[in-house]
Amino acid sequence: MTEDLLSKTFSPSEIEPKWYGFWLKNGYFSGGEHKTGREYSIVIPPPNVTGSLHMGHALNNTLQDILVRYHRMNGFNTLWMPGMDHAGIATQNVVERQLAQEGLSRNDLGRENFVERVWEWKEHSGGVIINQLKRLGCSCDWDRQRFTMDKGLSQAVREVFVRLYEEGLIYKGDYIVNWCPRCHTALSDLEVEHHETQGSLWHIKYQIEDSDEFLVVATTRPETMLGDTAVAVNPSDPRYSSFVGKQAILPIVGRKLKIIADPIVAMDFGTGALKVTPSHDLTDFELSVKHDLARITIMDADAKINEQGIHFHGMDRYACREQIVAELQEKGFLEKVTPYTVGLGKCYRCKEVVEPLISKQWFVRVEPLAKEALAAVQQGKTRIIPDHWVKTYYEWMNNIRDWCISRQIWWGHRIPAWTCQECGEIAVSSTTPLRCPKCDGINLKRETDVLDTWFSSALWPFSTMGWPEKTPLLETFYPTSCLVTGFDILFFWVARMMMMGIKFMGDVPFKDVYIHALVRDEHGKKMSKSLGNVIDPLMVMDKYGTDAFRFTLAALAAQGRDIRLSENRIEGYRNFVNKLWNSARFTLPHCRKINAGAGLSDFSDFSLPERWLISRLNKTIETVKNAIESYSFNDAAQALYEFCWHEFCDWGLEISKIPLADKDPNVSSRSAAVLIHTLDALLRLLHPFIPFVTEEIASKLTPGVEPIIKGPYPVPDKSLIDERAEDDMRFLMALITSIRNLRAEMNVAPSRSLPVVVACASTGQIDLIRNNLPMVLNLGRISGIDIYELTGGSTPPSNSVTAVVSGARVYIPLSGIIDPEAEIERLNKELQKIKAEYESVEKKLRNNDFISKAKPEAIQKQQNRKTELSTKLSGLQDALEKTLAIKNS
RNA sequence: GGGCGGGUAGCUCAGCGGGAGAGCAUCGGCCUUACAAGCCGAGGGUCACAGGUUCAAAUCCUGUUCCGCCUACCA
Repeated sequence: MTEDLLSKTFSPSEIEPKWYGFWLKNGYFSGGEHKTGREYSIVIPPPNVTGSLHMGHALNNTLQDILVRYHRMNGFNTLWMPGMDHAGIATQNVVERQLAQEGLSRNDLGRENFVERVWEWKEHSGGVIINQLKRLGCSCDWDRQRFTMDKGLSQAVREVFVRLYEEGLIYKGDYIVNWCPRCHTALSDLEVEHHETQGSLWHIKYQIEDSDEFLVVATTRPETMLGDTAVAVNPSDPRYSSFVGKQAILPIVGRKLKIIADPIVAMDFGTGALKVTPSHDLTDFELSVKHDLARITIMDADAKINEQGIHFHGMDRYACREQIVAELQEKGFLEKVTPYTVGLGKCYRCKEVVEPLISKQWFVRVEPLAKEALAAVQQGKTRIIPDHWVKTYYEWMNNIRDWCISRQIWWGHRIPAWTCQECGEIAVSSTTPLRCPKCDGINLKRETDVLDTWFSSALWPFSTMGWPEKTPLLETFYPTSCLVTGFDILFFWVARMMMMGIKFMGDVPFKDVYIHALVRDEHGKKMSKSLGNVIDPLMVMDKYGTDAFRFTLAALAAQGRDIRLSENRIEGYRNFVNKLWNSARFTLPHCRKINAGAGLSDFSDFSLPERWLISRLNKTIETVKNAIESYSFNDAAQALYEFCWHEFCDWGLEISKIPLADKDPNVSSRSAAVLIHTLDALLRLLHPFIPFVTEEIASKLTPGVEPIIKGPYPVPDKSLIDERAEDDMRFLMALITSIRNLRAEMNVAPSRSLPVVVACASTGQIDLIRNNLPMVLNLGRISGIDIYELTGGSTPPSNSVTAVVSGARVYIPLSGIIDPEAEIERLNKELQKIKAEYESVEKKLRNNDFISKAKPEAIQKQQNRKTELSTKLSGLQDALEKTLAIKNS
């Protein structure tokens, strides 16, 4: 056989690149462009061009690859569309940092040169993650790889923008937005992270005009008082009702502020009086709309106080706060300061504290789009799995706010809008307009803002397939079958793809959305409980192999739970891969026993263990199929682990050693055929999870046959499920286990072969043992077995240890070896356990309510248990009495 | 403030109405010619707490408590 399979341990690094290259070269990853009626497609959640593989990616893409390989093997025309997004802010930050090292800013370069520079960066350093995904074994259709800044995708972005604008679903307006003073751009609500921070609540006295009375307001941001234009109280607050309509005087500044009443003001918070700063607070902005209040902006784009800020002009917002508090104090306007925890909004990219600021921005009016996206899920056009996310999705869709899509950066899709310098008309067009559509002027100035990266990501499921062209690819693969993603981008991405897909394709972008857990790690977040250390997927793959890593992720991917990855676990699955490898080392040499291509159907009269193994295999196939199709990756992995190790290897292979050595070629080749059939099926079942090692083994097992990546995937055959064989094997296995158990308990070395006596409860048991004698002898490591029927009147051997299995009594004569004292103790312990169990069953069956109300199957089960336990009990009792007699003799 | 998820063996986690499970760790015995990354055995849990529903609850309901996450205009 093949020499390279002789190595005792599996070496992943030698075969992984070989097979990946082979698959790639032969084009197995590409989807066909003509519809077959059995299509399966997935679009990858595009990683950032700046990104590198972390555990989240590894999990996400492993699961996708499992689905894709599974369906491909099942004969589906399969497409896994890969690509990256341009990550506007993140990428710009990376390149700006580079420039800073050269002592340059982006403004030194100018827009065009800067963008050029970003492209250069992208070509040389961007997208390292793509090779890492290949390393992970991802079977993406790489020839179709897309990038959100591609020509085609950019065209799609323009087209969508123009159409939404023409329908009035995109508008430009002055509005308060989240402004990052460091990135110098607006952020959408979703891009702001809230962190609890210790702050203070300053109570400031605002004097009522023409009186000695004061209205005390409480604020966490005293510096914003420079922009106050009103004070608000709750209309039903008796403390302040007399003030409503009057004027308050803004301390230090001296401006007169209208005192208004609005129910939004919480009476029980702070003093119940709210200072209103429309230009620097979202709620206040909304109040200003409602009550027609003036808006005074007091900060610039750097969050420094502007010329509206009297003598604070030019100060940083925090310096200003200190100064203003000091001045209030000094002048007697500060009533008190109390400690207070505030939820500070920070930029998700750079963690700078976000400043609410009024500016001209572009927005998508999402409500009409959201309605459709909501309905699609309600109507079941798209399923969200696990379904508890449905509620979250509804919640968000129902409370959705307009989406700020303009960003004041240079890297991204520049908004296709031009303002006429003559008449002020705004022209929005997918092609560059030469003249103003209104006044025909030629002096048009293009919008400088670019679009939120998520705007282009929202189009991903169809823009990657060639939209707005009507391509065969779209025709074949849209809507996609499934989207696999983490819940952290449910709103950012999934919801928006739903809206855009329905709007522009007239159909949902995916039939299923599978939302997986998060792997704890990343920004120092605890991953292992003890240390806050991050496990690098690449390190894991180097150390344990890609297959072991993938299998670990799949095995841990239980629905609705976060994954906490431990290296121990990976090591365990590395051992599993090795176990599989070694089972192949055992099986392979037997290939030559059977004719090439011989299958199970070429044999008949299978032995009991053979029928058992095939039956178990088919049940496993069924389990795995159901598990994968319901996204229960962990169940599939577990079933495969269990079958492979504890049934195929522990029993199947061990038992086969006897028939394989049989002189009768019929017997040995039949046994070999069963093993090879099982191993082949197992490799195919496992291939989506551990593609490399399975392909390697399969190539040796059935050389010349098509690589297993092409399938077929095993299908369960109900006719091969043999319950009788499983029952019979269960008895024999229990018998063997009990023999092993007895000898271990008695500390008998495995090398010492012993005789055994079995008193069977039925002739059926006798036959079973007789017919499978070599197996029992071999696996039980016994020299001989004396079998008779329990009711036959034979006396059991004296001086023996005893166990009871399905009514059969197993004796191992150990004269001179056993210590009656120890055996009595052992039997007593066992008796205790069984007795307790028996009593609980007995109690249940004595309960009339149980008998009358429980399901018949449940009652039957308990009755079976009772008889089982009672025979075991009496067997043990007998043994105990005998041993006691020996002791006393 | 609202919502969601979780507290099961020493550790990491499955199970989610009818006999408490896995991997790792621990203990004992084995170089049994595929595998010591292995083989054969063993020990270990009032399933967070308190009530309730049910013939039956780790599993369903209610409350308490402790963690984690998401969300929100209480300044």
